[in-house]
Amino acid sequence: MSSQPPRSVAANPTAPHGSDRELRADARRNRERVLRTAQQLFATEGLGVSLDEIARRAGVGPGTVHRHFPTKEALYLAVATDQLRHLVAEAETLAATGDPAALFTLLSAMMASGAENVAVKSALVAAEFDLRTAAPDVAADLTRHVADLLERAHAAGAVRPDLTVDEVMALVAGAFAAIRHAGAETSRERSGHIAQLILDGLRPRSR
Amino acid sequence: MSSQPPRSVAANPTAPHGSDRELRADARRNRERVLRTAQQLFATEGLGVSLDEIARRAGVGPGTVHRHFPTKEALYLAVATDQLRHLVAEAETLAATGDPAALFTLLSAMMASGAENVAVKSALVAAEFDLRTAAPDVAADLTRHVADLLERAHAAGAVRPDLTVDEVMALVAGAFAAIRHAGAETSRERSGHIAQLILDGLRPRSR
Amino acid sequence: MSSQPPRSVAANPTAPHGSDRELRADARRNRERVLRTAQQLFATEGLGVSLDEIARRAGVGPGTVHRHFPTKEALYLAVATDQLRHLVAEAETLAATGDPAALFTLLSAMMASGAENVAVKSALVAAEFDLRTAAPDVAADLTRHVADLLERAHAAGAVRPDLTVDEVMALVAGAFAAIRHAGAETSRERSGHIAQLILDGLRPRSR
Amino acid sequence: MSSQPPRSVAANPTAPHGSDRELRADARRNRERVLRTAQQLFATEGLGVSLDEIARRAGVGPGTVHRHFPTKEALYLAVATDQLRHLVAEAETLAATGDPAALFTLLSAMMASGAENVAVKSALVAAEFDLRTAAPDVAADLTRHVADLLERAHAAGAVRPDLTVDEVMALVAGAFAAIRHAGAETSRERSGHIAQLILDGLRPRSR
DNA sequence: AATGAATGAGCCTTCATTCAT
DNA sequence: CATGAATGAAGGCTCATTCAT
Repeated sequence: MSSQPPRSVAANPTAPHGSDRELRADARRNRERVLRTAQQLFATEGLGVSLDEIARRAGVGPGTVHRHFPTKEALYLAVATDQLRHLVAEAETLAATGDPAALFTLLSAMMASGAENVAVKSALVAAEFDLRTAAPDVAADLTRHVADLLERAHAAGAVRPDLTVDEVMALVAGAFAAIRHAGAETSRERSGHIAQLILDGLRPRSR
Repeated sequence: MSSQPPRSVAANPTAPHGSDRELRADARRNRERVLRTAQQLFATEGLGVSLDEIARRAGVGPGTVHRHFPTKEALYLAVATDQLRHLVAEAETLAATGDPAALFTLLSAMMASGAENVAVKSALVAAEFDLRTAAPDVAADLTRHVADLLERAHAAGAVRPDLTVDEVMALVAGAFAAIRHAGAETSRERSGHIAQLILDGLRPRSR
Repeated sequence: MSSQPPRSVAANPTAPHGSDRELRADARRNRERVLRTAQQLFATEGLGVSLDEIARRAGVGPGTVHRHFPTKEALYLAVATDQLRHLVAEAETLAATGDPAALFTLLSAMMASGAENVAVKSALVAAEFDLRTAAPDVAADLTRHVADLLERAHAAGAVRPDLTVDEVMALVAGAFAAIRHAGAETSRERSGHIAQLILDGLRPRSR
Repeated sequence: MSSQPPRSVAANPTAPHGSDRELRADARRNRERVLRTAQQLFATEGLGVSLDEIARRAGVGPGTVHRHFPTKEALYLAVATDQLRHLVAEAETLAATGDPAALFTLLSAMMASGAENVAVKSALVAAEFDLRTAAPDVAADLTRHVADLLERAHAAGAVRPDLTVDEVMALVAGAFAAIRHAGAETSRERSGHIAQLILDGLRPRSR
């Protein structure tokens, strides 16, 4: 109703004067801060962390968390979809290249991102729960892109003929778990190796 | 091996004096009942189930649960190690055969058991947390057996030369996650296929 | 409709300088709007409604509510006294008529207004709490007027000789409760009957 | 339902040995304590009191309150129905006398009890909310008894011919409010007078 | 040894109030 | 002066754990 952006009296709201742009950006900043903190804590401590803890670590009051994410699930969801969106973006870029091996590139990226960026890890681990039902659009987007790439790879004979999208997605989840299991302290190199082992399983049984 | 003197294989576990009274016996029975119930509930509902719920479903009072498992973590641990012990036993059997492909047989069994027996699933998912630190003996037992089999497989050229025990263990965890991700309703066949994909990645790159 | 276009009715209500700017006028309007909204919500939802809800429904920000009514109790008080003032006005009018039955007319009006105007209902129900201590002047005004009318009625023998002002006031409150108890959906006619029953109790025991 | 007195294995549960009866009566005692405390606090402070406060004043932990009354509403309901039951009992007794004026006796008793026993006051004030929908049986019981007495009074010409049960009930609620409005400190005598005023309104308009 | 009532810390959430813009 | 974000103190409720019976 009266919720329109202020658009107060005078000029453009995005650049009031030359230097400071602290408009209502403080809200945005807090939201971001909470999101990031939650990402980290979910990743390192599991979904069990209390919202109060998140608030404390983010340097805001519990109420602020609530304003932005009215429910714990909402926060968790926001974290997860945020992560997924990055992957979707990457998938889109790769799809544009037309490379038949793009599937592997994407999967590598996904696994690697999962290995390095703990947040993605947690996001997808959590995803087992209900991401597909809770944020169907984003999840479906990702699946669709992977499906495209898989089809292309199939056409080029770059993957085993028996290999479905669902399996690919499942294996990505598996890769996360495997990498995670290997230990948080695992070097990038070792993580890469594990990913490689899984990816190799997707290749056509040579001869 | 583990904690209590379980009064293992040999003699009769339940006959203190001639006419076996229900004295220690029902205690044992209760413990077993709680353990089994916990296994199921952990598997189907996650680690979030309350001890009261477990007690209720097991048909005992909350206090009884506590007598046997003084802490929730203790219960969870008992469930997990119980599962692991089965795998260790299987590993021992397989090791005795001397088959170079025994590694694959074991891994298949592990993954399959994870796929079918929800309890194992949860046990090992949970294992990501701290099983290796909490019950180092059993976990180490299993790892050692796998290491043996891996070595033998290496010697026979049945696996990629670059493949460490830790990676194998990680991949098992990954397989669980992948199978789980594919959905609880997934058919045994599909689960098997996913496991196959992962196992294939362990084979030597042909030629 | 909503927020901005103040530019009140016709002339200048406060006219500081010649050309009346939109300065005090919209503040007045906002205050009024909040007051009215609060009246309604208190009546329909009870005193439990949150200030944010009131603000939202009034089309203003929470801060605005606070500027006008620094405390929730202040708002509630404002609502209540506002209602009372109407009754006081009516009492004054009636007092001027000199009619010995004016007391009954006033009481009927009070009860009827309570029955129809949910806002008054809530105001006086709430009044049980602390209106007499919180806004003593207005409450005292009303009481004084009622006392006058009562005295006149006594003189004319129109009411039981034993009947004090406090009792009359209490019975009005009782009538509200009774009518309310009978149900919000109660017809005006039935409400009137209940009021009648109570008023009849005030008449002298006929012979 | 399962609310029968324990009636455990052996003998009478109320007097195990001569003196102390501390059986599992501690639960019963706690329940009672909470109920009584809630009654008092609801009456004096309103329904707004926090469960923690009630627990504290009852000398138990918050969890204990919850065990007995899983919800705040459940507690409030228990308090209210408890009060109503007393009135129902009294109504039954009076109905047995066959006195045509029994209606007045009962109403007097109800109003008086409301005046003295703050708990009843609060119970019936609260009753405006949803007692009739929340505990329909008890409320209906009371209404039925009142209806019986009213019918009898009608037959005897002891009340105005136009007077329905609903009105009677509404007026009782009104009487509570009136008495309460007159002030908590009001003497029994004055309370009685107010009740009398209302009751007199129910009598047939003489001639 | 089992029971189940009691405990109490902690969780998620709400909301009156304050404050930067 | 209005706005709406932030605050932070409760509130109701849960549950692992302890303790009297």
